[in-house]
Amino acid sequence: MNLSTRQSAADDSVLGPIACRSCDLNEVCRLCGLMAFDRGQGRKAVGALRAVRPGAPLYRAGARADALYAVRQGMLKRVQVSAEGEEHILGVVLPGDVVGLEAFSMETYASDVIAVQPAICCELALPMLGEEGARVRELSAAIIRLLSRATAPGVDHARGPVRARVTGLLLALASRLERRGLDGREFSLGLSRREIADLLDTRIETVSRMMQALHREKSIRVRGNQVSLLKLAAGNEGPAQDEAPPAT
Amino acid sequence: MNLSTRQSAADDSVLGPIACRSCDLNEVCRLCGLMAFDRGQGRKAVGALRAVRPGAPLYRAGARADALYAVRQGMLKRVQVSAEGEEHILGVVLPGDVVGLEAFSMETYASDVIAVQPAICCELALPMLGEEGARVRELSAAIIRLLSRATAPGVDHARGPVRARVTGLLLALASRLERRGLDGREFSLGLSRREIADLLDTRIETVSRMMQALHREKSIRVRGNQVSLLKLAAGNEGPAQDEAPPAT
DNA sequence: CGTTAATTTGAAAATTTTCAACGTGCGTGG
DNA sequence: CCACGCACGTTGAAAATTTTCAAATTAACG
Repeated sequence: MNLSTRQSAADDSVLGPIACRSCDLNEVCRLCGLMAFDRGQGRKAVGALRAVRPGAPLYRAGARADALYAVRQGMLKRVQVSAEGEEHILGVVLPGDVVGLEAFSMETYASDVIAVQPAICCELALPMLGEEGARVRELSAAIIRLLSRATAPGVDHARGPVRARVTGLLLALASRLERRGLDGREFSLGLSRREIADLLDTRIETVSRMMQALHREKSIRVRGNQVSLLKLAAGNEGPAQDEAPPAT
Repeated sequence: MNLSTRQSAADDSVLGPIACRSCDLNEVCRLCGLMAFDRGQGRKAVGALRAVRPGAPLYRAGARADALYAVRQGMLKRVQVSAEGEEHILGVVLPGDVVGLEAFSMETYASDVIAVQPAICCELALPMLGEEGARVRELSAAIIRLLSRATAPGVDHARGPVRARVTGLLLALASRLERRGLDGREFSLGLSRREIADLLDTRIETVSRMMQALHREKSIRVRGNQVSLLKLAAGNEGPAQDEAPPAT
């Protein structure tokens, strides 16, 4: 089966695949002599491709951390499982994102990364990076740039009233998708209501109500996990509307 | 005046100085041939020392980013000024912390860093790092480790009811101070109520009330900006108290 | 000292959580 | 094939928390 198969137009359409060109790992990959998919979809020597099916982990917290992963297709979630067994969603991982950056400083991964859509990830083994680093002078610098960019505070940080946090999440996802050349106007949330609530530090019922409210006022369209952004903007004032202007 | 002057026992006692040994930048410094303060307080070739007085910036967002800074003494805040002129507190910078990591990937700094206590910072010029990097093989690896650690999500992320966010902040500060060999049981908040409220995504009045509540129930002691942690623990249940248990 | 900024406090309004119930979709087993 | 159980999402209404608005105190500073 062809990796570059176009996504179906159906509801469960999977994100990507994206072009290597728009991947955070691109520069590092190039310097390692790993290039793929860009011209004529002719694949050369890519590290390794990992297909991860929904619900399955790309890796788990505590597992030996010896590789980075760049997401080429699909969607995953980063999950922190606390000592008491409660799981917290740390964020969503989209095509072009790189996970496993802690591998450079820790023996083991710090969180689970689990697919929420069929995902395909490029694996970059650390030992290989080490070898190449000894050869290619520029490689260290590229890795340093990658990490330096990753230290920037994520846009996901929930702030303000729940309504703003929900719209903020949706707009952040849309923005991230478009940055990768994907469609940010319509996509699947991937996360369940429970997980969204956790991510936004609120309750499942509140998320549900807020999404329904946005739906009712036609800012978004919600059908299950699929959302379309209709007239959603950052400063969306919101619920100030007299729905029924009844002349008597 | 002697840099290793001990802090006075007064209210405004300044944090640190800490030992180079417990600084995040230590490994990088050593590989650059910069060592100071550790044995016999004999200072060798340190990059440069920057003294920053309260209210003054170590650097500003938009300024040319050509140096890292490690905090040796005092306390600073990272401040993001939005396009609309509203300022948001991103976090507190304590002795041993390193700021300016975005310098590796951006032309200019991404946020202001402003002292809230008299601070002394070690400056590490990027050009110098570049030169040394060409010589010392291990240096790149050390920088990569530094950055990789910095990608770990900060403990500061406010979650749950305000009470938990306040105690979480206090405990996080205490924990970070102790990690550096400083006193985590009593310290100055550095930030104003307004800034704390901003950091915790709540209102100034709510922060005030919560701190007073914690004070009243003797979990902490608050005197202005100085706080002492008395019996504050992570799972501090809190306000569930029937003040009057009448035995009728 | 007088004045201004920062913090605290009170009380009503608004938001969010909690508790409960209901509906739907889906897989299992009768 | 259909009933059942179950996870998930939605909805309603009361309780709790948080915000807002106002005012009183306190701290800071020239």
